[in-house]
Amino acid sequence: MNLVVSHYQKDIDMKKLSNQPCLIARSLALVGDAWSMLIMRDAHAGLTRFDDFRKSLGIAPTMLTGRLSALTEEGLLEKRRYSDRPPRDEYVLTEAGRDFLPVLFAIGAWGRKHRGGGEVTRFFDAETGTEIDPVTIDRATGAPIGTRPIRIVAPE
Amino acid sequence: MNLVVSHYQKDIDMKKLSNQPCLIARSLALVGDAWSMLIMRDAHAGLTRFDDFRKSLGIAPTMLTGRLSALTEEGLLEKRRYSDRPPRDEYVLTEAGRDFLPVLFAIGAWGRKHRGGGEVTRFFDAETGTEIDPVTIDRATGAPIGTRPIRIVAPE
DNA sequence: ATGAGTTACTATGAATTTAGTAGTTAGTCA
DNA sequence: TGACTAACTACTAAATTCATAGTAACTCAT
Repeated sequence: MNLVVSHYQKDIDMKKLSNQPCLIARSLALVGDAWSMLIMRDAHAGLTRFDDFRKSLGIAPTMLTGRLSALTEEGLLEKRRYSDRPPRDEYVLTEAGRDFLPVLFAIGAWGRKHRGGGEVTRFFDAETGTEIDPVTIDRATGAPIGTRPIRIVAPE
Repeated sequence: MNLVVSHYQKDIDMKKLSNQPCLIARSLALVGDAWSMLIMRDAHAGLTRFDDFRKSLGIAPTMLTGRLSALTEEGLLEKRRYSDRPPRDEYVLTEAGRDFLPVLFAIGAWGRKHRGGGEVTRFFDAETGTEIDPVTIDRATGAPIGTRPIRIVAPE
C-alpha cells in the first residue's frame, strides 16, 4: 500500500498542511486541535456566545478569541451581531460548521467503545427516543469503513 | 528528562479532559492534536517504522517519540520488535487503532466537501473500484447524523 | 449621577510545548 | 577499519499556551 502523504520531505509543517493533497491533513489544518473541536461540539450543543464558550471550556480568553476568529475565518462559524447597544456579537454555525457534526459523532463513537464507562453524556434521536449509535459507512457499498480493503490513490 | 517532565504535565492536562462525561472530550485527550491524527493516518496507510513516520510527516524526532509513546500507552498502537540484532521496534495498529479509521474518513469527507479542489488523494473500494464516499449514520434509524434532531442527556 | 454589573474582548508575562539540528546507541555490511 | 542504518536522545531557540488583570461600551438600580 502506498503512502497517503506528500513526498516533500522538508517543507511539511502545519502551515503547509492545508496545501497537501490529503484531505485529512487539509482539514486538520483548521480543526486539528482539541480546543477547536470542543468549540465545535459546544456550538452544536447550542452555545453561541463568547462567555458561554469560555465558561463551558475553561479556556483562556486569548485562546478563545484566537480559535473563534480562526473558525470564523475558515467558514465554520459566522459572527452575528445580536445587540447594537452595547455592540455584541455571537458565533453561529455555518453550513460547513454543521457538516462537521459527523466527525464529532465518529470521535464520540470511538470513545464510547474504547474509553467508555463511568458517567457519560449520551445522545438520543429526539423522535424515536433510541440512543444514537454512529457508524461511518461507504455510501456506495453500504459497508462500514474498515470492513473492506481500500485502495489509496495519490495524485500524479 | 525534559521528555519525562513534559509527559507528566501532559498527563495532568489530559486528566481534565479524559475524566469528562463527554466521550468526545475524552477521546480528544488522546488524539486531539494534528500530529497524533496524522500518525494514525499513516499507520492506516501501512507505515510502521519510526523513520518512515518521521520522513512522511517531517516531524521532529522528539515530537514523534512522544506521540508514538502516548499512542502506544493509550492502546492505539503496539510496539513490536522486528529485529533482535540490532534491536529494532515498529509500531502497529491495535484493534482500538484500527477502529479509529472511521474518524479519519469522516474528517476526510468533510474536507472533500469543504476544502476540496486541486490535487487530492482519493480512496477506492478495492473490490468494487468505486470511490469511497463516507457517511456517518445512526445505526438505529439509518439516518445520516445531522439530519434529525438530537437530544443530549448529560449524567445528573 | 454614581456605582455595580454585563459581555466581549486585549494586555501581559510566565510556564510549557514545539521545532530543528546534532549526537548517540547498537548494530550490519564491504 | 570505516561507512552506513534505524531508532532514538540532548540541547537550545522559537513559538504557543495559560492565567490573571484590565478595558470598552454599554445597562440598570439606587
